Amino acid sequence: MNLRDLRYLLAVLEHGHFGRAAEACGVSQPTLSVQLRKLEAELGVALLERGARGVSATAACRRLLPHVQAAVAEADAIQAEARSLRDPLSGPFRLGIIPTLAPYLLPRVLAGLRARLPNLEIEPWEDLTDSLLERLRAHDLEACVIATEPDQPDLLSRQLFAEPFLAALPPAHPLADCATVAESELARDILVLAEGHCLRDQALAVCRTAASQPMRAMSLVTLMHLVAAGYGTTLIPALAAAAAREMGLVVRPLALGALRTLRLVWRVRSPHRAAAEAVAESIIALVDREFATSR
Amino acid sequence: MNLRDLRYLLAVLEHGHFGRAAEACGVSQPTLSVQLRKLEAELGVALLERGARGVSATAACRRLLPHVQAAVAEADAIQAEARSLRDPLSGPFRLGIIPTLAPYLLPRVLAGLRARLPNLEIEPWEDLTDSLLERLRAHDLEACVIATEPDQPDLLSRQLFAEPFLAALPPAHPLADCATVAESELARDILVLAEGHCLRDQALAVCRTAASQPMRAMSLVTLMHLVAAGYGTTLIPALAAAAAREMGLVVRPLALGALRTLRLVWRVRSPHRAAAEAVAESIIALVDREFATSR
DNA sequence: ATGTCATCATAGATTGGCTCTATCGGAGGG
DNA sequence: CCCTCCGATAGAGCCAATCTATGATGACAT
Repeated sequence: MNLRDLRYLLAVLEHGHFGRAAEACGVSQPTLSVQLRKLEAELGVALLERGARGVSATAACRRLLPHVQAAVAEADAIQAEARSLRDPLSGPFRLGIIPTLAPYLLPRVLAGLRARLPNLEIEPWEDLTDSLLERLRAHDLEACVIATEPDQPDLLSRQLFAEPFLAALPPAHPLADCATVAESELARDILVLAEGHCLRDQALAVCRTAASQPMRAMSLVTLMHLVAAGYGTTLIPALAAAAAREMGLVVRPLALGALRTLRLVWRVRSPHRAAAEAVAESIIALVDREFATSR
Repeated sequence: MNLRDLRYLLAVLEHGHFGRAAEACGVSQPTLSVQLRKLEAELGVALLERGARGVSATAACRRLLPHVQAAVAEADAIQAEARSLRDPLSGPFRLGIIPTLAPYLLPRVLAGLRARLPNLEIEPWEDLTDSLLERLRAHDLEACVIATEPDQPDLLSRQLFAEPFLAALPPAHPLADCATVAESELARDILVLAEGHCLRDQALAVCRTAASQPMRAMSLVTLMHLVAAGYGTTLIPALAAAAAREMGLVVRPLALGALRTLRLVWRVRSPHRAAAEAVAESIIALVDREFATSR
């Protein structure tokens, strides 16, 4: 069976006339005669009642008609949808982002991304680095933003910006009065995120210490609440500084100015690389220059 | 655009592999390569991401997929409907049956069904009620026999026969000497099937008790073996009585005579409704009247 | 009645595209 | 670094859709 023949059938039913239907289809009248006879033979059912004065549908044809129309309509829908997807910078784009970045980066860039890439439907997906890379390789994400450098050869990445780490302290903390905080001082009572967060490893590396606290904070917000409640100090990425200050924390630069580098990662042969690169460029352009050293 | 190419696309997506998809379609691998490249060119959209280890759908493809599936499904519906218009009582007929009924009902009726409906190619499919109904609605089955009443408005059903429940006991059991077994007595050490079997729920309801045993019996045969080995008693449907006796069990009627009602279920607008009704009539006529109260 | 018109069916030639076999090229894995 | 797997490409062959030209049939009018 062929979509073309189904269209022929619909045309003949619509016009009630082989000749005019053929004209509407842009083919000759014998073509319709032959093809529709073949269709009837293939289905084993008479579809058309050929009268001397025009053509009408048989009862069987009326029974099939809804499916015929639906099939043709779906085919048309495929073409219509494809037309709107033809632009490489359009269509759904599932973007993974690590949890220590997502809530602070997305509000700053989402509106701008929509403005710059109006046909790209960005669907953010928040998860830990390993899960993101797994999903990326399983084609469940088109790209993701992470703070480490993926060394898999099937992935490409583009540096977005560098984000300094800052010390977050309770106001009453002795270090709160210093203009900058020494990493070794911060290490004394630092609280870090649960395993799996790259920020955990990076914070411990910056402070050259190991985790000791018994708690298991799954989000930066939790961690900052703990600090605000006086349970210790922590190290936050710069984009989270505003949120930390709003929670009453004191935020100070680190003495040695450690930072993390955010990258956009995608599959090396992804058909969405053009969109990924456009997303990367847009994010670079949109992120506040206050702290960010782009590229 | 061509329905055939859409089927090729679905096959490649399903198998994730051009070679195997080609085999499934009955064509050569280059055919799929060429045709799908053409389809992509025609739509102006990359549909497949060809990796070294298999093929997957692009985001655009995922967007188009529902329409592709719908178009192919409608084409199949046309053929199915045409076939049923040609001869409603012919063609493949996938018949789902619950596991507590299939091995006892099928031997009694299959030959008779073939004799009464020689052009209907009945393909039995055994599964739990929920899976059967799911498959029925997904057009993977034409009808199914279950022991509960489906309340979905897109399904129709026809009562087949009522099947009494019977107590199955080890010969040495105290209740084995009674002419009838009281449900409350049976409840004391009743063994029931695993979750998902409607017979499990019905047995527990009949005995007004809750399951307590640690074992997880996936078939009536297993259950009867356990009873034969003296682990307890159980409740079986009447058609399984002969099998139970052959395993050395004692079978007794229940005091209150509980029973289950078997029904044939099909989709309300199925092109196979005539065949389904003929199957129902035939089963009713064929089932042994010994215990069955046919409508 | 019979010619005429309208309409669909048929015949034979042509063309285009689908499919095949054979082979290439590239990417991973050992 | 070689080997294997898998998709892409090339070129030939064949089938089917289409065209033009013509036939067949029934309605209608004179």
